[in-house]
Amino acid sequence: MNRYNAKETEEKWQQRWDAAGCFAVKEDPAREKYYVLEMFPYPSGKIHMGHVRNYTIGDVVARYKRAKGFNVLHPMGWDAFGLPAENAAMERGVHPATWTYENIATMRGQLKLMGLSLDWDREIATCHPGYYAHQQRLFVEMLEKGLVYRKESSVNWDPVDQTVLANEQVIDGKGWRSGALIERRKLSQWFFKITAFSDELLSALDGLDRWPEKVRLMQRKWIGRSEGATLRFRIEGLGESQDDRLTVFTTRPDTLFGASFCALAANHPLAVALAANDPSAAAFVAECNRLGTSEEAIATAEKRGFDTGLKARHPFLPDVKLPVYIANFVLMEYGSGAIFGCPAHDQRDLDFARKYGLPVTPVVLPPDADPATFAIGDEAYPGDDGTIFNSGFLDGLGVAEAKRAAVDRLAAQGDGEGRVQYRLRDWGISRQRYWGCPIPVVHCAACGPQPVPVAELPVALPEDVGFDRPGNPLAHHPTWKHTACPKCGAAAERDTDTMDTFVDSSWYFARFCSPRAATALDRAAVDYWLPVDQYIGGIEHAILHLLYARFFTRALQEIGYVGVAEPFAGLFTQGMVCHETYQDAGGRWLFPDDVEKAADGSAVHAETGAPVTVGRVLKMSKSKRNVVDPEAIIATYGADTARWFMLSDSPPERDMEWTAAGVEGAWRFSQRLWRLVDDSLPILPAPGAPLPGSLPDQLTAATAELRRTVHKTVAACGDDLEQFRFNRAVARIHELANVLAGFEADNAGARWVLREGIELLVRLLAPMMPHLGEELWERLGYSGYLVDQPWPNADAALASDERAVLAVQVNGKKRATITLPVDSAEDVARSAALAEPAVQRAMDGKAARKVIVVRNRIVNVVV
RNA sequence: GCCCCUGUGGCGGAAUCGGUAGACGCGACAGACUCAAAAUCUGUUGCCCGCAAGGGCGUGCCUGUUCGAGUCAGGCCAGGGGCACCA
Repeated sequence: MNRYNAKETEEKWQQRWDAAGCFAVKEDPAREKYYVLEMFPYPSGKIHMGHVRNYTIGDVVARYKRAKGFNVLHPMGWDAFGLPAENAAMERGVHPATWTYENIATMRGQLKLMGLSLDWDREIATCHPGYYAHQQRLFVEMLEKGLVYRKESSVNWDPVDQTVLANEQVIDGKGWRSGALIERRKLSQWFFKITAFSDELLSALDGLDRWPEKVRLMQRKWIGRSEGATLRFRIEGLGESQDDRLTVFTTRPDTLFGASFCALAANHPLAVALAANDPSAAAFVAECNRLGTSEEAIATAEKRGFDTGLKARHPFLPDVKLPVYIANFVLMEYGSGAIFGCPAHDQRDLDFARKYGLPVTPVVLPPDADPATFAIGDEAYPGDDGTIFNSGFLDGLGVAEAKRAAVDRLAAQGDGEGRVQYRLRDWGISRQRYWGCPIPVVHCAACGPQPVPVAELPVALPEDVGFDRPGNPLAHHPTWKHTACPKCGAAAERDTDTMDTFVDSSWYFARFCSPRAATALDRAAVDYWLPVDQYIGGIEHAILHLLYARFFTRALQEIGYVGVAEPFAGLFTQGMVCHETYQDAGGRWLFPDDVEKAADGSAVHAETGAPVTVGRVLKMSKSKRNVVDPEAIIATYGADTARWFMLSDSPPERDMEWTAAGVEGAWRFSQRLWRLVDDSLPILPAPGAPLPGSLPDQLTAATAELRRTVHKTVAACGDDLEQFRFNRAVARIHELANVLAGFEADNAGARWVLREGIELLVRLLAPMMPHLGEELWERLGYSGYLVDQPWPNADAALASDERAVLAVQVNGKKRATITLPVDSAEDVARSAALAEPAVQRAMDGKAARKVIVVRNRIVNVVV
């Protein structure tokens, strides 16, 4: 028997699509565009199943939209700068560029095996000077616009590797590579002014209605808008020359009468000044700085303070003087780095007040509480429901009114004003790394930091660098950093930092519109293609990448490069690919390939026969070895099978489990489809043959029924693909294939309808199993590409039912079903239902009190 | 601690508006073909009682709304995720 040879066939069609340039696109104002983009991969070495899922989903969308007549842009590139390349350089002595480009070559080859409908002519790699030169130009222009600035900030410094680490790279206060104790260090760094767009980035989320609510929520929280007030306390006890005003931010100006202390962050300027003259203050500040920045360290640290001896005058109560502490729980990065504490209405302040014996005065009376007896025990009352008391002119007001009244009074006194505070902080992009985009700035002793003139861009990475000593190779390079100041011509040094790689991925989607343009972006091209209509990737980028890209697009808009503020009109976040885990008796993780599973679920080592513990289903990861190599799967079963399994069963937004049985199932189905066409071919009419003149006469009930199923499936399948319900589309195609395979075409009309059904099935299949689709299309006698076939339209008249099956309930319990002509009148349904013996039995001789009829669905008899 | 999401057969999941729960697939079982196996095909497959006809139960748990609840409301429980001295 003939069998489908996936390997040969897939290769054949990939070559033909390539030769015909099927997926190369250009701007065409006459046609509606659709831009599909999957998050571009980091060239880590080989593609993994997560990539396969991501790019399968994207490819289905791209092919479907293409069939729907859109001018589809579907590009691919490489997020090619980053730390792993430098690690490879250190471990294996291979140059980061070599390592990266070799990986790109490997992975490009693997992606091509998947048969993705990509316009490969637009391929870009962020590590290529042809990309990062433009990024440097954008940096310079943003610098000129004031969207980039330089400031001192404290960073995680690894003293062994001599580099700055991201928060994620600090584990238990130690560097993830070196294991060295991380220090807080002040460094001058470049920052993107993302906070200039805080409000816009927040409010525009409301308009992103094709984004998952979850991602929008996470971004809202991350931006963290809170309304409150700044107020200024007069400080007593300071030296003559010092500013005697302490600015604090609060969201609860209504509780000001309950204030019992002020607290400063350890690195607040005032705290630093005090520490300079007071050894015990200095010791406390140093201790706070040593405290790790990890979440655990913060959560478990005891609230501690150092009494500075200073006093803050209460703005509303001239006689009240609040002690000023330096406290370990106040953050310099948020608000003004100083707070007032109201212990009765903030748990943290309460803990602090109890520890240091400070007064606790309730000022918000919860509803139903008695003002004479209400007291705070171990728990603060942080609620905003209640009435203000013990608060002078605020007494009797609700919390909201009291906030307003307090702010008004502060403003009138010149002691404060209403203020909106964001959690979002500016984006520090300086990295002490080699394998990144050099920051195009020259530091001159006389002129300060100067942008590199545009004509001199790119500032190219030197190739002759060594990785044999810790620290930044760019800083160690003998000559690279030495240059002349662009302004005064004196000897000066280049900035040896490179940009955070998130910068690279903040505008690549725009570069894809005109990947070879001499400028960063060709305005006509971006105006045509942007925004990305459908962006697809992992939820792990919900905040950083997606927020940075949104910021960057706004910045590009401001400097005139693009006409849109939002880069991604639609976002889809796919789930992870998981697999069972296996461990041997010694606890060592085993690859699925090394494990043989028995029917009862137990497993043994394939070679040794030693027992293997089958563990939980977890995200595929190298460390747990629960990985399956996509290339091996494609080599065995073909890309279509891998794609089909990826789309079956689990909805795309959910995590899925990769199983050998599942792949086998997908493989069997592809063979089944092939057989369906192969077996039917001898009896099918010629392609494009007209409907037999006598068709209506030959339409037996079974043929009409088949036709109905076919057209229903076409309609439903399109809906499913529109809504990313690929698993349902897969199920419907299964159903249709089952029906077609079981159909006895015993006359000319039936054979014509069978061909129609098979052809439509193949066209529905095309976005998901494109190679098999093309092969079947060719076998059905067509010479053009299936890829060029439009998406089929269902004939609504043919898809409509003639009869409806209604459930009949008695008191809500199903007792029978009745089949009626579709849209039968209520009384017809009622009498048919009441005539059912099972219904009669259930009614037990009682009369129907009420009969509810829902057209084409149900009859409920109430007795 | 706060916020969000998810709980449906042995498993992945389906059920558009509150209207026949379990589509489709996997697995399992039985049968056909075969010397045998693989492949393929056919049938069965939520649980319980029953030879059967039939009946009862059933969408994490408890209440409620409704003629009718997987779906809506309130209260719990479990799992997953995000944020977290944010003033």
